[in-house]
Amino acid sequence: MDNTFAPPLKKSRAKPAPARVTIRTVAEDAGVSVSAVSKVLRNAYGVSDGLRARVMASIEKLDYRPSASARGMRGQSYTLGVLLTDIRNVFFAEIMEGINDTLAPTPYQPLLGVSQLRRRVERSLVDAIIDRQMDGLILVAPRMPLPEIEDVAKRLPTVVIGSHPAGTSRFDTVNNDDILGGEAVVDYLNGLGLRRITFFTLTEPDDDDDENTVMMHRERGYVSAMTRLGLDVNIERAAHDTVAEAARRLVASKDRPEAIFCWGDAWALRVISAATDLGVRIPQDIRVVGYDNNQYCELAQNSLTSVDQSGRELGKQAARLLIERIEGRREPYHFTVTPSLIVRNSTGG
Amino acid sequence: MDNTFAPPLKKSRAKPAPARVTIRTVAEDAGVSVSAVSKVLRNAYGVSDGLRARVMASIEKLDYRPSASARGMRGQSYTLGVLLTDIRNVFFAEIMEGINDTLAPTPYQPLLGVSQLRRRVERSLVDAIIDRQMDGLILVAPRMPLPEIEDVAKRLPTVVIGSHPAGTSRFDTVNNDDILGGEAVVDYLNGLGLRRITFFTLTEPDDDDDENTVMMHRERGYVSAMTRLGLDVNIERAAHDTVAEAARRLVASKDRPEAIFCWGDAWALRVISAATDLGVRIPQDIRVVGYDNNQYCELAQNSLTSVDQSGRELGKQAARLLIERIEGRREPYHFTVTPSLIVRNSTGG
DNA sequence: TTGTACGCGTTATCAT
DNA sequence: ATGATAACGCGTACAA
Repeated sequence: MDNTFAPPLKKSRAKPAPARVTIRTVAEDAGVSVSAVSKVLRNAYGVSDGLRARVMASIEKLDYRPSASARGMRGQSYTLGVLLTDIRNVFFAEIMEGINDTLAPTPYQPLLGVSQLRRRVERSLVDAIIDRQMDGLILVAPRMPLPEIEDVAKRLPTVVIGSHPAGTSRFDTVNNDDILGGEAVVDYLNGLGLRRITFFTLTEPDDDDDENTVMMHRERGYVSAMTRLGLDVNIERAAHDTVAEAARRLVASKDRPEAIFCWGDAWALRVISAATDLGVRIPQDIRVVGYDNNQYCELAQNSLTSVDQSGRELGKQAARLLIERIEGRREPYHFTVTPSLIVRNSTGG
Repeated sequence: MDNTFAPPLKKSRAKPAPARVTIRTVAEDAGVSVSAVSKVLRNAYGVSDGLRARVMASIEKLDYRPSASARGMRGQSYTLGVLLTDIRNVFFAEIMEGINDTLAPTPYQPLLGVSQLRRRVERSLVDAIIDRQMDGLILVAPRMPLPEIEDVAKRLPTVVIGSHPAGTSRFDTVNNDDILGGEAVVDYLNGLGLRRITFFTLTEPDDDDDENTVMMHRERGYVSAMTRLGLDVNIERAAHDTVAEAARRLVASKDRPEAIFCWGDAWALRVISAATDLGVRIPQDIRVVGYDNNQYCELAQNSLTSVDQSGRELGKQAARLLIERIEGRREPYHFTVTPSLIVRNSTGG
């Protein structure tokens, strides 16, 4: 549904009218003009030290805070939208921490919207962010088609994390090299003498042959390495709500693969669960590899070999690029980190 | 740092001035007055069907969207702040989903701030939310002292999830009965014939003898049941960044307890990790219990017995209560769900 | 260096 | 039923 428009309020909130402290209150208290206060607030030129001191004192004393709404109307709102598509994915938490790190010493406040993997929600969230005059937007692993992202980027500075849109120039991207990561996993497993390696990934919705997702790039890396090594490509797909069953089937099957390379850690943990449940030993009977190296990989009961990409670093870079864009940069920048394989017991490491 | 005030922009963003569609544009296009459009937007009284239809058509045609900033200046911003203290805690993701569920068919948009367990950040986030004229606030497991929360609640409608402030009346709360949950765990373990049960929880900062946290209530439940059963109380404390070591020490110790009851699932998973690593068998050598019943509990490698409280339900109720408050309710409401123990293999279940 | 006045997009009051 | 208009708090020309 469209949340844009408002129903009437049954009862209007009681307003005790506590005489809000505005820029005017401060000006009067400090005995100066409003514009003087405004200048102090924005570190603009043309304010004497004495004046500045007086104003600051009044601000402190009155506990004045500028209204973001009013600011938003005139120009910047000092708010940045972050669109998280899947808050259950703990890897995204690290990204968020990186964003917070970079933004902490700036006047920009990041605010999150959560779309729960729902395309419709994703779109309406972007609208909500635009409606709120936010100064910029960070998209984390968006499911929106490229043209739509470009539309959005036309309206406000945008940085995308975790998507590989080919040849776009309207926004910045921050990624790890998912193709390289996919290849690295296959090469490593093959180095262990393994040949029957299955890639376990997400089924895309029919209407969505999206080549830009990280899943797809990891898959491409897998396919490319397997092909190069002369091995048979084997890809197993499942939807989000059927991962457990699919993992079980995969592990229990007669011609069980020697190794399962999962598009992400969450899926790998499900595979470990299925194996544990069925009494299939890891790594003796089957090896499991994940991607993202999230916080659960190192728990001994998982001890999951995974591809590390520093989420924190991705978040930091995204925030940095976004601020650059807000401050006027127009040329696109695409930041890439090189992933590294972290070997643990799930592959005998 | 205080992020309230702004530094000057090095370069001002180029403004191609794409002639923004405002309420006025719509009014002109539809051939009516601005107030007419406004009324249509707010479903206010005094609009004929014909006028409404014309206005709606224009809105559609022009793809008009109201400016949240402008709305915020006059009254409601239709934005609700959600303050998450720990985005790594996957249980909170469920709460968020519940909030989204309830809010989806309303015009209110939830936006998250993440404080990463840092008190200072928590406070400045609340300020940021107030500055942005948000209509309401949901605090999830806040670390702020009660008086501060009450201060905040004076400024905007507030609902708190996951905290048990005694005898407060300025805001609503939504919780499960943590004391009951704590007792239930002890009773269950004792019913298994166990007597040496340790509670593994968070060290509070010195200045923070906060009786309101969920940890503390779970602890009280533990203590009360242990005492009632005539068993020795044994509490182990650790800080967030030393959980792994503490868990290891606990599991490796000579007088290892028969069972470890952890304040939350994340800690229980660490205990399982330590046990796995040290070759201590679960549940034969030691039993482990968590709290929250998060999504990782049911993975076979964890198979963690845990206390279930539906995060989704908590989120739904919180959102519902908040809207009621925004619409005028003044009497406080305290919602409580009864937790239930989910028995799994970590206790031999 | 300081002050005045206007506009940003919306809501709400008051006429018509 | 409809429309004119005064706020809301801030930024910014422009005037002093």
